[in-house]
Amino acid sequence: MTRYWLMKSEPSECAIDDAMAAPQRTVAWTGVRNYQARNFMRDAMQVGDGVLFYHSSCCEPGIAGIARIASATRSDPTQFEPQSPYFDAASKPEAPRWLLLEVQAERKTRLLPLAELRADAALAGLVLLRRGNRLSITPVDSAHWARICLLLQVPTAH
DNA sequence: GCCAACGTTGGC
DNA sequence: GCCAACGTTGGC
Repeated sequence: MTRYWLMKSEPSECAIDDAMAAPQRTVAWTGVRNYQARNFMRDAMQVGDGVLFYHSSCCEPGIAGIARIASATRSDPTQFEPQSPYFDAASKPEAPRWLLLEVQAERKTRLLPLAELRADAALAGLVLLRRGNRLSITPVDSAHWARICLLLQVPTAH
């Protein structure tokens, strides 16, 4: 079972600083609208799993912090909010299509840029780096997790 | 703004 | 179930 994940967040919506400033440093991970990512949350992600907090769609894409999964999944309320960009008219409250879980920030790190990840031979095979990858949640194996912790100079045991 | 790559939709 | 058209992601 995978124990480590990389989760993308647009810093304009929720940056690592926002997560660190939230109550209990915990944020609800709203807005996942991809079935594969949803299924990771529903079927594989467990409380306590390590998370690489990744900034995407911004001027400096890269890993910005370490977090952990802090809850099981529940219905994502934004799917039922017509004014939300994440509104899904086809989803019914009695059968919610989209889920969220809570993510607790552990620490902010230096920004580890995408280019540095790509340049590191030890990170070959990281799902994030696969050609054409767009998934907002990807698994990270323990060797890659350890390597990234080393690059960030943080303890592997988070 | 470009565009490659991928996901979703909908007609058949 | 196929697949063309369209929409989205996300780095550059």
